[in-house]
Amino acid sequence: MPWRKTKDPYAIWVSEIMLQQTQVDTVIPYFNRWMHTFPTIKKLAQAKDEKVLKMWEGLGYYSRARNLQKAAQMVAKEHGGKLPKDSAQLSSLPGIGPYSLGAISSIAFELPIAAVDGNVLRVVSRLFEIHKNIKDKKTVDEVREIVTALFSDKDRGDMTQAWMELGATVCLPTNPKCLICPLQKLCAAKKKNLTDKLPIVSKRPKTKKVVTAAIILKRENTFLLEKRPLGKIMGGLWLFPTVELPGPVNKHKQEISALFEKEFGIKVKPANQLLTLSHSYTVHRAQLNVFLAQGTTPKKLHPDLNWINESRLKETPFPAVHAKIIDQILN
DNA sequence: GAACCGTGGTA
DNA sequence: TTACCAAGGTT
Repeated sequence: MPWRKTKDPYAIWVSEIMLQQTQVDTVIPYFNRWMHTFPTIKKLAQAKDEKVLKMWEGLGYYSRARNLQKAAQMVAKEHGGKLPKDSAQLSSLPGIGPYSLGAISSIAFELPIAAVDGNVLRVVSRLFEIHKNIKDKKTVDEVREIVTALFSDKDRGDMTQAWMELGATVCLPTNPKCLICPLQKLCAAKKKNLTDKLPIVSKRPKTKKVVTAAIILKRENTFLLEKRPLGKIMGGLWLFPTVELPGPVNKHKQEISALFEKEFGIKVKPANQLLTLSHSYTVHRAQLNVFLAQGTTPKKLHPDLNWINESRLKETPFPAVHAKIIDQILN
């Protein structure tokens, strides 16, 4: 992992934010490109927000990118561009919660502050046989105290990474590799054959199914795109104008035109279906259907809509699915 | 406490 | 296809 080859607190910070709910293999190319594009906190602070989002394109949870830049601007202004070691100051930065505070503090500054992520929760709940819901904030606090108490006088960063790596490579959610686990003889769950029962995780709510339709409207060398308002879903990113359907696209095909007129004031006739994609994200399971539009330009353009020249698409940030559509159009 | 916020991989 | 998971944070 490239962020292990540096002691630059900024690089470690970036890696920890990217790694939130995101796997290592996914993060590596993004991290390398990011550090090349924004090598310092000051560069990130001064960058255009659209370029920041473009570098994050496809990683998901885009508020992480927006918060990272906002925090960089705060650090540039209030701390001379140097990430503060003080816990209260670190925690006050947007995007740095309890986990990231511990990870940055221990790995970048060698401070004995624990980083409790999903891996650590799993390892510790098995090791000490904690029969409590690990999604519960009180349980997380309890685990954090345990891990904090186990810090040695040195190598705090290595210890943090060891806890997480043990969970990621050995103490797996299903079929843990207890036979090669260095804590095998100490593990309460292993001793009592409870590794299948621990940790206890509450079920999360069922994912909703959301069906949307997007329209590709092209005029000469420009595409009609919707810029998502900041603060709303996909804030700051650009999409093909998209509407939500009340149900499966096959049953609601006729309503699409009216929905686009109502939402954006554009009259379009979704004629032949160009392509259909589907993608999923945490709460929704969205099925995106993209249509080739025949239609007229609206007289008065919706405030979120803009005609974007083809040549600018490579600088325009899209969510992953729309980025793939752009890819198909350009190639 | 619960809902929300993306994406890709896997069983 | 569905469900769940992965180095979480904010509202």
